[in-house]
Amino acid sequence: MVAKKSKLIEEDGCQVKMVHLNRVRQAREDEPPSAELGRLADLYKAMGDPNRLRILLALRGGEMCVCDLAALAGVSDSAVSHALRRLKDLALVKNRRDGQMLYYSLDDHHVSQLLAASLEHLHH
Amino acid sequence: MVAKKSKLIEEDGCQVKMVHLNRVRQAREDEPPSAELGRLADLYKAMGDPNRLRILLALRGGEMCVCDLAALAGVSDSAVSHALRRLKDLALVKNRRDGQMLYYSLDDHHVSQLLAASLEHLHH
DNA sequence: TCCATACTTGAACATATGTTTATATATACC
DNA sequence: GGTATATATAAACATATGTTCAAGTATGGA
Repeated sequence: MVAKKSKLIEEDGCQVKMVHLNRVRQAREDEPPSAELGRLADLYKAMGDPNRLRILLALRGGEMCVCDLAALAGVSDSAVSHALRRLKDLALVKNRRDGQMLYYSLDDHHVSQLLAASLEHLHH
Repeated sequence: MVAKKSKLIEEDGCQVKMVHLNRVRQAREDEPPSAELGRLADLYKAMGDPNRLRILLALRGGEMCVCDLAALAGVSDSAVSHALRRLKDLALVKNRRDGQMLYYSLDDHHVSQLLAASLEHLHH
């Protein structure tokens, strides 16, 4: 790094303070498209709720029905159903009907791999 | 899966509806300790904000100072500073002072690996 | 010592979020 | 058909969250 003083740069009609112009340019180029960044943020946000995360972790061991997940998490069926809908919208889980019950499971292997990677990170 | 009818089980003084008792038991055994689950949720929650995520992704390319990150994300220095503090508390980033400026960078390799794994997940 | 720069911090405020409650749907069984 | 079970959904509410604004700290230079 060389620059020592910030410069005011004209951007989108307003002045922006910036020190390392080239570094910022590079970061902008390397940045994923904004839609992708948004989807990634949504993914993390969904996993950032303890109950939803508990559900995902539990499903690593195989499919479970709604009321079992409710019993596991210690919350109402309704709360779990809301959580599952969100996870399903993000393609983190899928379900299968058997009679009156819906069995939920992780949508694909990537999800459990992601969880495994994160748990490993926790253990430094 | 065999069970077809739910049973009311006494738990912690209240009745819980549950179908597959053994499956729930197994999920409970496999569950990480609650403190760890909480930390993991906090980690995801922190990464679930578009601006904080943008910062983390940008830092994959090397250290950056606060005002450059502000310019990149298009928010105020203050907002970035708040974001960075949170990321620092979670040991996702660290900083180094050089004169008046603080240069932030990813705390260790695990962080960029985690981001890489997630981006890969997005591309199915 | 005084001022400018780079960044941090705390309070305030508007928005987002998760859970509850009540109602609705879908399937099974009689 | 009628009732019970399993789950879904919508509105409402209380809490959590992120940004802004204003003031504070730290470093560097005149």
